[in-house]
Amino acid sequence: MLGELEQIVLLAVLRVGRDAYGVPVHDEIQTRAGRDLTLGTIYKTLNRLEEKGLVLSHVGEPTAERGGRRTRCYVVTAAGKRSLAASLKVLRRMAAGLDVGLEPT
Amino acid sequence: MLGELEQIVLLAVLRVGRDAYGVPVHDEIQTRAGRDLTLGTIYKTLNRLEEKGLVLSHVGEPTAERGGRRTRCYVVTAAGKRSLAASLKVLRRMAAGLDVGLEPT
DNA sequence: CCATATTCTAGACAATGTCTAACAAACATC
DNA sequence: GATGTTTGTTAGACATTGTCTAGAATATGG
Repeated sequence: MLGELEQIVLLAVLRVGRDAYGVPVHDEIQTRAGRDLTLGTIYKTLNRLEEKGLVLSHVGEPTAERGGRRTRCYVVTAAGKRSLAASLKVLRRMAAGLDVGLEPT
Repeated sequence: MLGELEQIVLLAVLRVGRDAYGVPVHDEIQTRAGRDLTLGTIYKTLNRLEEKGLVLSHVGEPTAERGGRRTRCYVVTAAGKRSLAASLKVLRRMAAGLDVGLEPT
């Protein structure tokens, strides 16, 4: 089963799309989910997701920024999408009909 | 932050409504979420949720069944509902626009 | 080359997920 | 009214996930 953070990270990788490496994923989570995590937390989670075959990584080009090492970019695998969909489906089914978490804001 | 199972258990308690003790909660999760957990897992999670003030329990009447000890019935507190709503909102926001399965039915 | 900025890795520890085994209390019955 | 059977709960152990800090690697600019 996917943990809560794993779900969020998978979603963030999907949202970022191309060049989804640590920093953009971290920023997406910070902005969208309002969750203040360290980069280390993101990397650890991405590593674990990769071990489980739910994402795949490849080394990318260095950013054109000031400095820094090569980026490691992630893509969600088919298995990752299936796993994520399954988790979200369970929540949707469990929440269906209850007026919890369905209110906008 | 709520773990994945914690969210599911909270939702199950809400679904069951009156007399939400271990067994019905377990059954609801089994049926609705298709997840095969032991009763021990449910109880442990309920205990932890109570320690965090997200559910409240009271000892209920014994079932009129064959035998059995008194039931401990759970209710989701206001804090529990808030916490749950917050978690689900994050997921909804993260999933919004992606074709991955948390969009309203 | 050396300093510095950026990204990634590793190791530690806390919280959550999960099971098995054991304990407790009601009922039926004899 | 002792006792065994049934149903429900608790406790303890271990695996997985969540999270941080500290440090290593690799670019670029002077």
